[in-house]
Amino acid sequence: MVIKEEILQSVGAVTRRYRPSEIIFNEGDVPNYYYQIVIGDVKLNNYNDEGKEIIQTLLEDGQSIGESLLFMDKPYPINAIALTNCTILRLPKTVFFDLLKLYPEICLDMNKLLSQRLYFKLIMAQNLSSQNPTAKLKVLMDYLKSFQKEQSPYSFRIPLTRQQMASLTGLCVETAIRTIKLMERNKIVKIENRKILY
DNA sequence: TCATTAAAGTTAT
DNA sequence: ATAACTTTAATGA
Repeated sequence: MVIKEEILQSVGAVTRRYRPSEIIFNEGDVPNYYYQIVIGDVKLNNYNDEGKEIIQTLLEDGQSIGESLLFMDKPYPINAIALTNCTILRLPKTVFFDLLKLYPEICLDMNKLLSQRLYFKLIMAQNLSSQNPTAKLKVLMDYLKSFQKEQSPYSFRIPLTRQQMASLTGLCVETAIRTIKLMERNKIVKIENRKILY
């Protein structure tokens, strides 16, 4: 969790609920709030030239949404959409900055978070250009698995649909599916009733 | 080699 | 029931 919920609530953060596929903010909106997920999954996406969805990031419980834009004077370059039922805390930008000034620790945590976002982007950028599908999917899965305690083979059930994996790596679903099958044959992953174990 | 299209089966809501 | 996801196959860049 980025900022303790009690702190957010004590300075007036408002709890909002979202249904699956409900929009939290849109590309082009002006960032006026700090958002933090209490419960639920959120995706940040946009759409390329003609229609294909590109998922930029998937976020879950405790993470903040689009926080990097609060530090700049630019509209959001992405949409934020709830994937599940979400409970989200929302705090006006000005109060968010007051918090940063008041608590050095929150400031530090925010730096850590931004660094982590940047790291993910660096890894994925390298991934998007060049590389074969197997390598792309492997980089994604390695990243996801890196947060797990258990590191033994096939211990990690990928919490994404093939659709989402494709949208994160710039592949089409069919290629993602074929590649995952290939990886199964090569003992890189196991598949148990459609779930990918890595 | 991978994307695209189409068609059909499966799962989730 | 309907939408979303998964899978296979054919075709084209």
